Amino acid sequence: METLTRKQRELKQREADILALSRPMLIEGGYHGLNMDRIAAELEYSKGTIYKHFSCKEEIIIALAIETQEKRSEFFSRAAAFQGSSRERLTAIGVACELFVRLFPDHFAVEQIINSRSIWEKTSLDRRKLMQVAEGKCMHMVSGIVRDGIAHGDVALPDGTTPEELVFGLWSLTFGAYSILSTGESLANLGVKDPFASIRTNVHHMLNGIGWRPLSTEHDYNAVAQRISEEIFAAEFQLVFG
Amino acid sequence: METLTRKQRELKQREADILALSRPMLIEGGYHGLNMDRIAAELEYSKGTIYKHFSCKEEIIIALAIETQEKRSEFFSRAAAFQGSSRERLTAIGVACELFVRLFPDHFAVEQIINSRSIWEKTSLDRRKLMQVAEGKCMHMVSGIVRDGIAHGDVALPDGTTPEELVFGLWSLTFGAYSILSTGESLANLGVKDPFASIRTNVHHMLNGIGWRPLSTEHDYNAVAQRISEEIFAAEFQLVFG
DNA sequence: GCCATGTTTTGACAAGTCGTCATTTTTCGG
DNA sequence: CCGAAAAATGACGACTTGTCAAAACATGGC
Repeated sequence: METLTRKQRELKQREADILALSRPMLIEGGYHGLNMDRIAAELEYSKGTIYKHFSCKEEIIIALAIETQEKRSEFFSRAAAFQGSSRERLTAIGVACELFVRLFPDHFAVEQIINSRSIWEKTSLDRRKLMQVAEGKCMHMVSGIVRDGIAHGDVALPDGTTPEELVFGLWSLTFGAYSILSTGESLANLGVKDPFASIRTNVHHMLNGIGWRPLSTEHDYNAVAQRISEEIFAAEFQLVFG
Repeated sequence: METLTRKQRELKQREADILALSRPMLIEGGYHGLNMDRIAAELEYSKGTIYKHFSCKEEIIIALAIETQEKRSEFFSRAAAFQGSSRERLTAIGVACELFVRLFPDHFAVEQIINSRSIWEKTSLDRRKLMQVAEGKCMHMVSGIVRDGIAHGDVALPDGTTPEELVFGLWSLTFGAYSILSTGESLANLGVKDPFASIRTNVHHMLNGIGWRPLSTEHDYNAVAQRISEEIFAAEFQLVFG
């Protein structure tokens, strides 16, 4: 029993080592920066051993993406627990999102890489399932807040609109913005001096447009966001803005 | 003169041939599907000749992306010329966008591929400039409509907000949505049955939120979109929905 | 301590790709 | 038809990925 567990722990540890080494490699040089020979050399294992853990490069990448999604889940779950109105709790999710990309730009970069058909297609079904579960967890936390808001009478969706469709909009807006942001050096030249502020503003437009009370014109969500940062993400906030 | 022009035309033609062959290769197998040896073999030129035109794979990719952006520009410029209120003209841009991705999913796929740091970085400054110019052209057409709307009193931006920041929001929302859409098979399971309709709705929420008159609750923009499809994009509309 | 058996690790190898560049072929004015 | 300049060629070096037969190692019975 004890020996078996030890062996398994060793395997687990090695897997973690591989991933820990892989992440900076992948960030640094994209798909090509991730080099199986180099991983083997630097960890002083043979290539065959690395391939015992991950049957191809893509499997390492999706494993990294799953780690990322889990870390994000953790942020989201802390945010969703914020005590406040439904829209304040959604604001908390927004804070979590922004803090997450600012604190771990690497994690977001991995998400963009896995978001490519030709890479995604080479991953195993097992890990794809894991990934979808992790993604669903985030989505459900947010749509849960939307449902709470509806139940509480803070917001009413137009006929035939599901909470998920609204969440899809928020998700698209933030994901798209971060994507553009992470590659487009040209945004500043084009007249967007503070992209993160822009994103927040645009999210508020969207929520105001759907009539989620209290509107951002009736309530100071900036102050709320400040409080959320201090109360829930104190340490992380320090790291980014300290 | 005549001979020089003929030679140049031949070069131009060959370049076009390379790109035409490259596009499906790139779409089919992503970055790896694009194979310089195969391009040379299929066009019956030597590899060296291919490399005379494009100094590396990434240069082919960005050239394809520039073609894409120019095609989109063309769609946008037709849309922007629609006769109607400022928000109706913006609706026309939305129609152009949607039609564009539905008609040419390949083009959008190329945009996603070039939107990766490790590929972008290997491209030449010359082509990067071209790309940014083409991107700027689209952006300016849209921000022009926003300015028209402001001048006409249809919409007022909050203090300190530039038209570009609003356009950034619209761009993020649509780009993000199409990105998620193009890789996530899971959207349907998550409760978003008609993603394109969702995108349109979410855009309207955003514009309503900023108070762009007439609001989508006061005016039937679906009917307008229908008219735009028929008047401006008749042929394209036929192809997608016929 | 020692052998037999099953498991893990190893690294040489096959297959494939990119980008180069010395050599060959083509072009074209005189 | 010649000879110089321009263009095209493809063998080559350097590097990757993923495989697999062989070697090293662990384990348990005696």
